[in-house]
Amino acid sequence: MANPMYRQIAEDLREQIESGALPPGSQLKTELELREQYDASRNTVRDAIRWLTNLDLVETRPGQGTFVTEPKTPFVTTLSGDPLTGLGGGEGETFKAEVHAAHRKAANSPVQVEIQNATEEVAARLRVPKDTEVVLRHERRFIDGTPYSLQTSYYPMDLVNRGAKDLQKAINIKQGTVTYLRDVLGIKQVGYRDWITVRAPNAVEAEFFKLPSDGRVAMYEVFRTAFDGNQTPMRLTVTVYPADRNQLIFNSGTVPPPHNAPGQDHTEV
Amino acid sequence: MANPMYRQIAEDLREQIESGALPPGSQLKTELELREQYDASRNTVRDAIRWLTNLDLVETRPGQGTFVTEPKTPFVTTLSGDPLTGLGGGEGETFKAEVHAAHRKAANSPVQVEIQNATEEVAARLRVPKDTEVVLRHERRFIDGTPYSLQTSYYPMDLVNRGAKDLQKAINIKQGTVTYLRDVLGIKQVGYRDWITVRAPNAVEAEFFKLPSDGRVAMYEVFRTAFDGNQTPMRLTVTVYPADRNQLIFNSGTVPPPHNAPGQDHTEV
DNA sequence: GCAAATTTGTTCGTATGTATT
DNA sequence: CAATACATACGAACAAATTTG
Repeated sequence: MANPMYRQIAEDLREQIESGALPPGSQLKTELELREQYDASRNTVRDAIRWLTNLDLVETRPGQGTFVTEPKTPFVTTLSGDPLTGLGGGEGETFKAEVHAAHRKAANSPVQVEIQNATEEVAARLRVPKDTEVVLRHERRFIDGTPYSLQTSYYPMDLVNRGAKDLQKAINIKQGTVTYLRDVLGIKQVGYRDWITVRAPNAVEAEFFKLPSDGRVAMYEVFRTAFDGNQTPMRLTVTVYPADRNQLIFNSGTVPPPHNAPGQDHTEV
Repeated sequence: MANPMYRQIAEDLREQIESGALPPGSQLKTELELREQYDASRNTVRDAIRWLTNLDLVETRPGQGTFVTEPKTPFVTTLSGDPLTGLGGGEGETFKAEVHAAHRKAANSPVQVEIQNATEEVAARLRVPKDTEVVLRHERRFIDGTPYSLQTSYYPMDLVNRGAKDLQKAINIKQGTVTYLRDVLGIKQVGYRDWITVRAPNAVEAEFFKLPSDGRVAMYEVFRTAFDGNQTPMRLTVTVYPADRNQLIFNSGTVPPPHNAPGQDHTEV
């Protein structure tokens, strides 16, 4: 047996999908029909379909059938922005601007504020001792009604105690927190680092983004540490994006606005 | 049935793994033992293990058993670099510098050169007509003997015709192609855009990186388009990194060198 | 080096549950 | 409510990879 039968069936179906014989959205034959067609057992056919499912080529719907996956329209977030005066890409108002420029509809949940003790990870990135009090500002973002990202910013509680009271109010800070902190405390953001990882979604994320709970769809996790003039972290912003509907851009030096790649939807900040 | 039995078994094992009762690298009970323990069939136990496998919590080795996944030491590539005089991060000699600074051993395959007609994707990003001749320069990269990334750069054939003959020689261009193109043709790179996507590995990549062929491990794909003074693309560099062993950093503005996050291995360019 | 034992991988058949039309 | 289609679960047999004696 060179290749197991379920792989051969999967390859055959895959070719039909990639050749266009089975276009996106179309329905595959039922398991029983495929069982006849390939002279295999139903379990073997299901193994083949599971293989294709893991490759994200098809999706099964109980009671309905198996369908060729329809590619999602990716949204492209430009992470590079003005490090000094404003926010980097993907944050606050720049998110809405970027989405509207792509002729799509942006929405976000009300800001949700919490006070917590820093986890080891947050403490390390903010360079404060573990369990230091931090203010969390959490937001959920949607494009055309579909959830696209989750963002949580962490600020040392110290900033609030020194006068930045609005940080712990559950209100949108219109001018942006960067401008707010400069105006109130004279703290200037001089730069930021974006640290990108990819991992499986946790249960909360799978639920919110309506992802299959088996971790098939990966998440980008972007840790943005922003620094003030003393090269001290002034905040940490963690954003998670499902990789099946998001792409990221970072510009360096002088670059023209991008052409849209085929089938992609994008605009610059 | 609130939750299927295989999920309950999976959750039970998952807790043991996450609590540390089953540490990384340790071996799970065999399928037959688990079948006894949970009073289920072997197939149901296998469904549970498959679930954990998809979450990348365990891996199975035929003839040996099932083992708790050992986390890989991620390598962190800093993609932001000097957009003007040198290369961006992750390219050419900066790759070696970055790896050595992390006290690890870098290696790369000899450069492999080809001439092809641009695919639709390459043509769009280089802003040339489809099927325009382009020179490919391809390299494989290793850290401590493990494959970490694959990089292919595309240059319009026009550059070679205008005198940049070394581009189509299968030799390492010591000073870097950016410096070479400036010296020979006076073409200056003034910036670049990095466009990041995440996707399943193709067959070649799965083979090279020794990834499971079911697309469980995602790949970063970074499209770097570099621009000259006329804001015209002068090259396209496509790099793919397996997401299980790579992380990416972009700096914006003035930022200090990073502290190492827990369990991570990193140094700045 | 080889044979046996162990462990996971593949394939089949069957029955029943759950979601959707 | 019935029909259809995928999901879960059991049992069994043999194949392939690896380790052990």
